[in-house]
Amino acid sequence: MKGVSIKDIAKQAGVSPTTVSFVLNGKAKEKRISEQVSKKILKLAAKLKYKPNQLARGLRTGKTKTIGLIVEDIANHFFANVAKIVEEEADKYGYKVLYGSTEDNLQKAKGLLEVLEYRQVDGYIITPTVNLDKDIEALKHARKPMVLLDRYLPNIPTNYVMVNNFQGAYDAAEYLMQQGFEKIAVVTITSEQIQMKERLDGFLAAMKAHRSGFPRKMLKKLSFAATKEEAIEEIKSFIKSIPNLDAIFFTTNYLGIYGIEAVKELQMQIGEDIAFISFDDHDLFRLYSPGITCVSQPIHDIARNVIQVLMNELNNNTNQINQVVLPATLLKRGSCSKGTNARI
Amino acid sequence: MKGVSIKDIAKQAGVSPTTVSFVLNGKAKEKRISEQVSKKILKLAAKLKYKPNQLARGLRTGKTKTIGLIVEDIANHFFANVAKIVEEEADKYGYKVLYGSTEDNLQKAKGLLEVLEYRQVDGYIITPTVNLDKDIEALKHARKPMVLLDRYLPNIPTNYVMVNNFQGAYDAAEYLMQQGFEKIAVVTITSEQIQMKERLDGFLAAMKAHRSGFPRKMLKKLSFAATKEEAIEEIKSFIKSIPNLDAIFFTTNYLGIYGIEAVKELQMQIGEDIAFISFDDHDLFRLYSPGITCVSQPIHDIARNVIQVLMNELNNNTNQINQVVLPATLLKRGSCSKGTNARI
DNA sequence: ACTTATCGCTAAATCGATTGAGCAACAACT
DNA sequence: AGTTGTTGCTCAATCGATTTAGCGATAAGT
Repeated sequence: MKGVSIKDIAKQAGVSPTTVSFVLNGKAKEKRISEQVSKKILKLAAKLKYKPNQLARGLRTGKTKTIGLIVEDIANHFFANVAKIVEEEADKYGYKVLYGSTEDNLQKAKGLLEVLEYRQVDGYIITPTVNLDKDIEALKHARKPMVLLDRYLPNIPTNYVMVNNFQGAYDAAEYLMQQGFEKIAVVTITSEQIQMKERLDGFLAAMKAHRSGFPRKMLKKLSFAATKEEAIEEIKSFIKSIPNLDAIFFTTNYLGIYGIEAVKELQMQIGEDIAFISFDDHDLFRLYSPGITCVSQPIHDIARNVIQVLMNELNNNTNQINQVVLPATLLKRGSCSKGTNARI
Repeated sequence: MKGVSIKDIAKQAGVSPTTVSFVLNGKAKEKRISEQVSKKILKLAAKLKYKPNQLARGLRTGKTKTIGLIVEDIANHFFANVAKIVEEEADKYGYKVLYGSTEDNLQKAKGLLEVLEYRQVDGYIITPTVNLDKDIEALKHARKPMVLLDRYLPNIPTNYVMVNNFQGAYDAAEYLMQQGFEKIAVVTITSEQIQMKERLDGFLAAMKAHRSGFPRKMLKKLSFAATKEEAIEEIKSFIKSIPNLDAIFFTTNYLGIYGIEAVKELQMQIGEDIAFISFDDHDLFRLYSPGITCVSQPIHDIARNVIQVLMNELNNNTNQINQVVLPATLLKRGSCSKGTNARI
């Protein structure tokens, strides 16, 4: 029940707790503890299976060896995968992860930040919601180690790791045009999330680079708060509202999934009646018939970089800012073949 | 940087830290602290935004208000969704969640348990791997609040929350027979996970109830450790090895996903050439053409029950054991319609 | 012989909250 | 007056590890 403490070891070794602490923290040399005593202590610690009490240590040192992970939705394919690798990588450095989902809700995000501060996490990995600026600023001001994930706040220079959203969307749009599609629509969300904005910008930039312009009516913005059913209905009427629509781009995975449902309900065939690209990959996109072309994010790289940057902050408290932008990859699948029967 | 401590409040209020502690813990009445002093302290605490230091509190009380969540794979649709709701529900009780994935690897599971003990979590939610019995037994012996998730250990009476795997699989098999399929195969994993065994048992029981028996060659066991590619190849040759195969059941979602890939690579059409059912639901199953019939687990209920049971343990330390078995639902989709063109 | 240095280790304070024991002041009662 | 009770609060120990300051003993230097 009760654990073995440093005192128990001290008593059995016939030395003081101080000495035990020095030895167990690898400061034997530095503190000039004799070999004999060192060995005796190490042996005893192993024998008694001593595990330092993290609370006591944390109380004294102010470090909890815990990091907070705030994502938009841990159940989302992208974030769940990031969370998995973040946990694995953090573990290598002796850190554990506390997580929470914001649902893109500012209040939830604030709540999570508060709880994590309260819990004295050593560092933060944050997928910021819109308007979280002040809170992030406060963290930054308090010099808390922190990395933003998936998106950043344009007005606040911080560490972040994300994908090149502009380029990813640009490539997608360009590809659609190369494939010969004429009427290309885009579906995004109303929320002012920067990564969504950049995806839209990338898309529009490609359109403008190759076409005379992009009519506003080819752009649909859905509210994040809408229910799944509402969203699907909106997408359906959007699609119906555009005569001769032949391609459509969705700026994130859950929109793409809604999009598939909408198209299906409209009795249209992806790859035949309409070309289809979504940002983010998903099992569904890979295995759908035809496969759904997507802009894939390098999830492993993202997660590893996040931990790398955070550990860097945690250890060397340099003032240097790390902003990592990784390339997104266009995975070409059947959904964008023109006119032919794309089912493979 | 440094937080407001109970001493700061005490000093400003002109009372002792003890008094402040009593008031802030709602023991003002019990400890007969006057109204005036109480109010003054509460006001000050609010004004100074006092946040009790969890480490100090934990060190003294032995409670961390943290629970450990061990799943097989946090990136898996089922576990990711459970994790999300577990976090939300735990939050309502003031608990935070530390998580980790076992990958169904005994050593990883042991490692996670060790770290969580070390971190002094108050309670455990565990998806046990095979052979984790001793460690679970030890936790139980130490009277640690604990709930098993998704599966249980037959030799150890503990709390658990899971779905009725036998019934779910039974229903699936029975449904396939009712639909008129003759040659029905099943794919599961070699691992001795109890929930997998029960799914297989349920399947076999239904077969035996309606048929003369079940030939061993219609059953395929895949190693959990196999790579995705290997698994798909094995499924392909399994399918090819059975002449006139007309239906197939997969005992878990990732197997079902492999199965879809395998069938696709064999140029067969689900719902036309072969009927298809998988345990667990997934976006892919819902949206595939045709929709994949599946045995769906009530994820919300599972997660809520898990927290309920755990909180019960945490608060009243009764010796009562809670074993919750929730019904699984067969979601009928196009993948099992016989002979007709099932694409919708 | 006397100062200074080095070695090997320890005492005690500290982190912040909790809690059992107990104290001063006054009231009530015999 | 003396005992007992009540009220309203405080003292000080405690949880377990870390860390600063420093002590006694021996060795080295002058």
